[in-house]
Amino acid sequence: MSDKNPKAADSPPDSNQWFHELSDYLKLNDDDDDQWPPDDDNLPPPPPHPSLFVPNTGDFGASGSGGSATLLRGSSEEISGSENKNIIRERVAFKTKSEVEILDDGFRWRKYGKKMVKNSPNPRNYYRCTVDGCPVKKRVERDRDDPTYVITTYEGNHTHPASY
DNA sequence: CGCTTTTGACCGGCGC
DNA sequence: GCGCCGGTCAAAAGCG
Repeated sequence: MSDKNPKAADSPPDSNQWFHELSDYLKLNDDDDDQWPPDDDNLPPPPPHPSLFVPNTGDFGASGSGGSATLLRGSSEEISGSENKNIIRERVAFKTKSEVEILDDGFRWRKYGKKMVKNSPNPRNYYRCTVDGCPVKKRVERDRDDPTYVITTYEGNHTHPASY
């Protein structure tokens, strides 16, 4: 490929740290989408709603979304800005088989940015919950090896019930 | 009318 | 010190 890779695979293994590059994580487990590494340190919190990935509005039917969501990894990172305030940001990465990245998980999202990642020929979309008080952010990116797969990364907890 | 979306530019952090 | 990347915000336009 023409694109040069200034960054060879030399990234030090972050055992407990969330993978800085999502692609890195995918590369380590690109062959298994049904199984995840032993998360004995932290169990992935309740995922959004795998079943919500399908049923619903006719919009979905036309998209032909598969409906199979695979949890890549769940990590609870505690950001201690103050000694008293411990903000736990839950990160949940999902690999969903879908042709469109606009999967409706039951919440409303407003796209606030699009960026091209060097590790992927596809752009990365940044979504944020439109609900007031919902610091939840969603990152959507297409798989580099499987364009038919969409990587959805949720960050934060919804503080309000789903819109639907 | 309201809301959403799109692009660009900007900033910070980190690495070497 | 400089470069690079990622991430976010802003403004504007279009659409329902």
